[in-house]
Amino acid sequence: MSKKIIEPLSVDSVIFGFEEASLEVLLIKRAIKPSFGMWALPGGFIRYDENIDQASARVLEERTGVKGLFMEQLGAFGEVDRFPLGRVITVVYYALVKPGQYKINPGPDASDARWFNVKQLPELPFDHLKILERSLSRLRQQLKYKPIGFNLLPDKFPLLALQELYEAIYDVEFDKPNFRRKIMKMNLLIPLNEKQTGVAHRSARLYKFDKKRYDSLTEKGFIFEM
Amino acid sequence: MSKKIIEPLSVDSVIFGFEEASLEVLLIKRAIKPSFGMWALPGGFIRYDENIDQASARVLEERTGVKGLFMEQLGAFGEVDRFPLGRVITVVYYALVKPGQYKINPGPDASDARWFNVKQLPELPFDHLKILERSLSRLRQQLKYKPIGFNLLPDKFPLLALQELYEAIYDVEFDKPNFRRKIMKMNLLIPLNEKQTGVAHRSARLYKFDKKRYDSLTEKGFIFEM
DNA sequence: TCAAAAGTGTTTGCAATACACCCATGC
DNA sequence: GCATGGGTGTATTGCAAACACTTTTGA
Repeated sequence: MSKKIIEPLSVDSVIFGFEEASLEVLLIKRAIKPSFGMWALPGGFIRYDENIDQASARVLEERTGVKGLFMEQLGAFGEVDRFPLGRVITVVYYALVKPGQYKINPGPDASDARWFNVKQLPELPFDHLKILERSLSRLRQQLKYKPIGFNLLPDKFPLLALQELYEAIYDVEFDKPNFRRKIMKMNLLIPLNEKQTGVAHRSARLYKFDKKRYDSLTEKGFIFEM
Repeated sequence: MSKKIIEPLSVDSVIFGFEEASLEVLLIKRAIKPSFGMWALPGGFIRYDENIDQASARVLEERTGVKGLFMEQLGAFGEVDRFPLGRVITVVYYALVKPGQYKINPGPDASDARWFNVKQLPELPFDHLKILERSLSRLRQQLKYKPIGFNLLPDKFPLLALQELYEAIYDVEFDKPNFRRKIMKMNLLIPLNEKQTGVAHRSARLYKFDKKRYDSLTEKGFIFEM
C-alpha cells in the first residue's frame, strides 16, 4: 500500500467514551511539533489510495485497537490559519467506543493518551476546542433521534445505565419509571436472562440493543425519539 | 487577492429553492470537461487565502448574485475515484434562496443554469446524485428543529405558504387549522397589516419571521420543533 | 433492618388530531 | 351562487410528567 499522502488534508478524530457515568473524550499528548507536549485530538493524513472514511477508520484503529468502531463524519474545518505550519484542511470524524473493548495506544506521534471528562478539558492547540464543541453538539443532536447511544455502552447493560448515559450527555435528570416505560415501549431492547452481579442492592436485569428490529422498524417509517 | 488554488480540494453547492409549491435545486450545464454538457452541481476550487466557508459563499454569490445566502456545510466527500481527472476531495454546502431575490448566472464553466424539481432530476455526473440525496436528507432533518424554512420563502408570506413548504419537503399533508395553531403558538411570526392581492378567494394575512424573538427564545432553552 | 436501586401502578393535564363550521373574494 | 382558500371552535385521545408505592439484594 502506498503511503503517499495528500498534503493539505488531514483527518482528526473525536473519540467519545462513557466511563463512570460521565462522557469522556480521548486525547493524545503530542510528541511532535507544533504544540509539542500539548493534549490534542488524534489525527493523521489522508493517503492517495484510501477514501476519507477509510483514513479515519485507520486512525481510529491505530489509537484504540478496534476495527469497525462506530464513526460519523462531522465535517471539514478550514480556517486559513488553523494550522501554523501550512494550509491544512481537516476532515473531522467523531467515534463512539464501548467500555472495556479497546486498548489505548498513543501512536507514533504521541507520548501518552488518556480519557478526559468533556467538562474538564485541558488547553487544546489549533482549532481543536471548536472541533470538540461542535462534535459534542452534533452528538447531542444525533442521540435524540438515532439510537447510537448503545455504542457507548457494553453489549449487555441494565436500564439505569442507559438512563445515566442520557442524563450525563444532556445534563438533565429523568424520572426512572417514566424513562423505563418510554424505552420499553419502543421494543428495541431484548431482555436477557442475566442480572447484575456484585451490587449492593437488588440486581437489575440486563438488556441488549436489538439492531435488527430497529432496522426493520426504521424501514417501516418508525422514528426513534428521545 | 491571490487566486492560487488548493488543487485536491473543491467546494460544491446544493442550492435549494421553493418554486410553485415544490422543492427545486439549481443545476448548471457543464461547459468544461469532464462530463461536458451534463447537468451538475455548481462548484469551484478553494483558494489559499480564503477559508472553506468563504469559498462556498463566493461560489454561491457567483451563481445567484446574492451575498450572504443562508448556507451550511454538509460535509466532505472523498471517494478515491470520485473525480476522473485526479484525486479531488470536495466540501459540500447546501444553501437556501428566497423566491425572486436572485439572478441566476451559469458562471464561467457552464453554458446554462436552471431549477430542477428534486423529484425529477436529470442524470448527474460523478457522485453528485449521492451528494444531492444527502443534502436533501440533511435539509429534512434540519427543518425539523430549526426554523430555516423561512429562508425558502419571501420575507412576507401567508401561513398556507409555510404549510405548503413543509408538505412539499416531507411529502405529507397537514390539517390546516392544526398547522396554523401550532405555528402561531410558537410566537415566531409577526402578523403584518398586509394581505395577499390578486387571488381568487379571500385574501390571507401576511406574516414575517421574527428572528430576534427566535434567538432570544433559543437562549432561554426554547426548542423549535415541527 | 436499613440503604439503595429495581420495578409497578395511577392520576393529571397538556397537546396533537380530527372534523364541523362560518367568512371573504373573484368569476 | 359557487368554488376556493381564510380562519375559528371544539370534542377526543394519547401520552408524558409527577409521584406514591412495593420488591429485592447486600452489608
